[in-house]
Amino acid sequence: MIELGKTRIQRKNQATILDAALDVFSTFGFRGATLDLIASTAGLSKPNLLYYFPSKEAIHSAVLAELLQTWLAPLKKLDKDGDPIEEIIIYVINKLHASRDFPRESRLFANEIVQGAPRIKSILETDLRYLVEDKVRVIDKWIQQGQLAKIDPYHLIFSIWSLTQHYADFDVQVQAVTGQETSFGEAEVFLDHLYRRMLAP
Amino acid sequence: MIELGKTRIQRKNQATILDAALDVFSTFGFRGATLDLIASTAGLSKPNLLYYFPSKEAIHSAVLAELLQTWLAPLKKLDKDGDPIEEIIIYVINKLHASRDFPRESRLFANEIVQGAPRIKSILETDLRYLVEDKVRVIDKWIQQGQLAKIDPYHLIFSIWSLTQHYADFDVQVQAVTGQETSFGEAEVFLDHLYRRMLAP
DNA sequence: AAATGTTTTTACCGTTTGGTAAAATTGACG
DNA sequence: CGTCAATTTTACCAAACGGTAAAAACATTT
Repeated sequence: MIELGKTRIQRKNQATILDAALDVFSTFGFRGATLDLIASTAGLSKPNLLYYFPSKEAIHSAVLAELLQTWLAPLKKLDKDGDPIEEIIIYVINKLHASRDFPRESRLFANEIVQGAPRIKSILETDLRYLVEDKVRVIDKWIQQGQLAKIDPYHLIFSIWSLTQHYADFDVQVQAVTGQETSFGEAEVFLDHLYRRMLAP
Repeated sequence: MIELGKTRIQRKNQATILDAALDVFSTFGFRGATLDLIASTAGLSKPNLLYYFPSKEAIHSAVLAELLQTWLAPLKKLDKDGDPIEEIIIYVINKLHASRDFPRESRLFANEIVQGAPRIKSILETDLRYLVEDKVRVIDKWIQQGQLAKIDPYHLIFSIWSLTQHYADFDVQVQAVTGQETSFGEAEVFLDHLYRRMLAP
């Protein structure tokens, strides 16, 4: 999706810029981020940065495009031929690990959605929607076969997004309330209990 | 908390400004919001707006202070002498209704937390933390008395925040994926099932 | 109606911001 | 080495932004 440049310098600088932009956009949001800050984080001058990307919007789009791949991958892996409860638990844990390992991506995504998703709404309404529809059919079939409790598959998926991304997006609140570094181990135990209990037929 | 002015005009205009500011801040975040936009939303000129509040920061603080009362109220009502599961279910439903009835407040809060809570971190580390500690003790007692399943009370509370606020904060995503207006009725059924199943001793 | 206090408008100001022009520098390669 | 293209720097600009000064308009009280 990201068109990497031809030369070695281009490849290196574009990667550096996207990483710096992820840092800055995820911390300050689109409007709060400045080109100067992204440039200095990347160790470049602002005009130099604009030599690689035509505008602030273009950088933001490039970061979002990269992120969306990482972000939607776990759901794609949900296997209709696997064991229903185990498949869902695996999805939950994968998503939790994604929050732990890619918190910047999660926060940037959250920033975008909370502010009305002006730049990715169309992707949500097409790609994401079709993917979810597909998986909802799988879950519905499992329910009809009596392998899962009778729950709304859409809300099940929303609950997984919500519960796992919370540990990345609201990390500062979790830490403020517990007074400790966020324990993903505890979270894993909790979510395992929650979903096994709730999904048992 | 908000010092309302003495005169009728002051009271009216301050209320109008805070409502407009909630609109704008919750949609664009602190940095994305402009005084001009808040002023025009409130039907005032920018200098007129600054006649009532000394700065953009002051407006933001006033809105946040008002919001925090609304936002933390439901948890305070959790009654140690009530039936454990019913008390928690009531809390969940109250919080869900708060998301339905005050989505702007929820989104402004989310905006603030996702970006590291620079302006309310100290409140989270004191007021919110003590309130949660208090309720965690109550829940722990219920667990020890065998009235609830053995779960981590902190993560239980986080899960409630996460699942309920999701319907306000990520509403645009929920609507994009389902293609419909968010159904809080469905959400209520789902969350009722989830928490009864997971909390049963 | 005069006098006083309150509210609103007009006209600004300095800074920050996204972005550009063009020259200077560096790298690739025969 | 010399040449041409790729990269970086310097010096800017116009618009947007938060905020101010001061005068004009309005309300209230006596």
